[in-house]
Amino acid sequence: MIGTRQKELLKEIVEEYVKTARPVGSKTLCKKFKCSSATIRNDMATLENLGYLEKTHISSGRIPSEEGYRYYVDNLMEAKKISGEDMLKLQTIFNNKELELDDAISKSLEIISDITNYTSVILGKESSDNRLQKVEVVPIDSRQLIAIVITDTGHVENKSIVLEENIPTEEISKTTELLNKMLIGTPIDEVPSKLEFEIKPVIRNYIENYEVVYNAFYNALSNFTSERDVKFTGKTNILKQPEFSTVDDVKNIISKFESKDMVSKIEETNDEVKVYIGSENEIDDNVTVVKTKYKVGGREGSIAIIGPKRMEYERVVSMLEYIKEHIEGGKEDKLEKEEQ
Amino acid sequence: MIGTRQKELLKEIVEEYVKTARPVGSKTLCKKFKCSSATIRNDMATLENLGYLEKTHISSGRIPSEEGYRYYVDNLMEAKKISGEDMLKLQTIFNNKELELDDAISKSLEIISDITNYTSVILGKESSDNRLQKVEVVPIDSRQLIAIVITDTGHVENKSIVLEENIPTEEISKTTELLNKMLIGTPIDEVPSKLEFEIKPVIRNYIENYEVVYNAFYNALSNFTSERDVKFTGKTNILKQPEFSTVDDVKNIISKFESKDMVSKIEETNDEVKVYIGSENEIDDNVTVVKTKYKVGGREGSIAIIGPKRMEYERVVSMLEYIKEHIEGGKEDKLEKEEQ
DNA sequence: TATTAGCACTAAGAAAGGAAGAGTGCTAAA
DNA sequence: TTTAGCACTCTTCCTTTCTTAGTGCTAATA
Repeated sequence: MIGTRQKELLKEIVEEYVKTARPVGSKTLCKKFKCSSATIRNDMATLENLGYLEKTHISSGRIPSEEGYRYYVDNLMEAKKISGEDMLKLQTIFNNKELELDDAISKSLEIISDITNYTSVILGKESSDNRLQKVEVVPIDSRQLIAIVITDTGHVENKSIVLEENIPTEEISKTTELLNKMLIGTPIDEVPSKLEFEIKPVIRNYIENYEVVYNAFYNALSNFTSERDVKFTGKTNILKQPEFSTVDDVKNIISKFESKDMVSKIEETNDEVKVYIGSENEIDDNVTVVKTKYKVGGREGSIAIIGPKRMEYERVVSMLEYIKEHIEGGKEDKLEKEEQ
Repeated sequence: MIGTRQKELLKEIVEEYVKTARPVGSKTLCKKFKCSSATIRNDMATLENLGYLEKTHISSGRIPSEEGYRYYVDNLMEAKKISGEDMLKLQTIFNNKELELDDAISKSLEIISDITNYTSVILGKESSDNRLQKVEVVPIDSRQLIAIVITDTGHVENKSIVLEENIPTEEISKTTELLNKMLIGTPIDEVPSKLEFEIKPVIRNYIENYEVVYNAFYNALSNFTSERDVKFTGKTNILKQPEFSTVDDVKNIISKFESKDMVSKIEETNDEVKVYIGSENEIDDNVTVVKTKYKVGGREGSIAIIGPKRMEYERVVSMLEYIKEHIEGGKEDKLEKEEQ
């Protein structure tokens, strides 16, 4: 079992290492713990046996292992303890009620990236329970149409429709009218099934060449909402961290950032602020990812901060918690006010 | 003046250095020129005096200077000489008449990036002479509208409009109707002035609270087309080049790529394929940028290939020329066919 | 029993030296 | 104009040495 002083010691070592990026030696901690280096060394050895500390070589100081960081995050750090200075910076954003939600989120992540030198990512999309407000179809030429879909939160998306054969304009406008009649108010993720099971049977009776028309519209409307906004802030910040000191490290992490499945690895399903240290995340063993999900006012998505494992956990977690609370809480206040 | 053998020599040195990335020594070129290393050395010294060659240190072989590359590009390389293999790869794309223009361009740049290991960028936008086809306005709530603008080439853009005070629905739809009547067929870059000088005076007579409405619409419609598509292919490719062998080099070039004004530095105003070597380009002294402008079928923009100064100039220039010719020529053929 | 002093030991990192190799410039001869 | 020859220069790689910051272990101490 881990003793009280040992816990304190682990906490101190993590924080010291986070600050300096150098292995922590026993002497450094003497004053703090008012005991000799030998005592510290004994405790360090215990913590190493428990798997919380590592050495870079046989006679080096200690650095936290992945388990060490994990223990720190779970048991030692004081989350929710956002510093006054950090809070102040974020407050200026959330006090500005003019700001749109998306802008507020990106501005606050810009601040985090700026003051921490980590990389942050916002992954956003339309909430899947937003409802379809209007379908508009504009002809471009005899075979090409543009379908525009608008949701009740004001999100607009458009798709080009290519018809396999010429269809009279009236057929198109009849279909559009029908779609509007039957689809308005439908949550967008239910649109495909409603098309298939409710609209298709009806269209069949109204429209001459219904298969061509139906297929074209189905393709356009069912792939809606597949696109996601992704915004990186400070993509190169993480390169400033001393852990990326060799060319290969840098190339490696950059190519991970650029890779196609990066986006899917940012998504967070959990509702709290979660910390994924090293091998716990799918991006790279050398980084820590702090993520959370948000959902408010027709928008939902994930926010992630990516930094070295040697990360200022307390700071990042507490700032992310603060942001999450304020975008979800704060913006609901705002919506209520507007409704009055 | 530069003699014939010296030209040959410079050409050979550029090409050898491009291939190997190591300074070229006099011995290497003996067989090729059927003379002794001393002769080569004399000529090299001349070329160095003329500013076309450099040494990395006093007893090293020679590498081309920026002027050397420039001379090579202007006088020595055989452009238009695309290799059969490269041509074949590009042909498969341009023969595929199914492909949309944008896709054809990005596919061909993917190929270039793949086979050369350089980075390519496409900067595209709607042509400024495209014409407005339709304006649609959808209300979201009492104060918020979505304006959707469609051009004759099927490009759609939308902007949210926030009204400063409540405006009756009829006023909005009257305005929309008016806009459609007066703006259809207007080239999009003429929309702002037409709003100001033709629409504003008319609106004044029809609409109660015309200033609020006019301002809201003006903001929405005049900032249209400001957004540009940017697509990088192989952003990390250039890191594979041996010139980026130190961490600082890599970090430096990456941060240039990420910087905000990168996009503006890609734009090419010249109609030919142009080569910007080292300090000639604004991105970074250590890279060469090969750029060209294209304009076809409602789209226009620039294409750029970014690689080390030690670039396969002949290959890149000839491939880019081939692509430019084919997207502009080829797609016009296609358009004509479709019109028949 | 927990702490401490002392000491032998280890690895990293920086500095210095040396040898090999690739290439040059210059001189003088062909 | 070309070439052979030679002294010279730098880079690169390898080895050695020294310093330093740290360790583990043992034995003494509170």
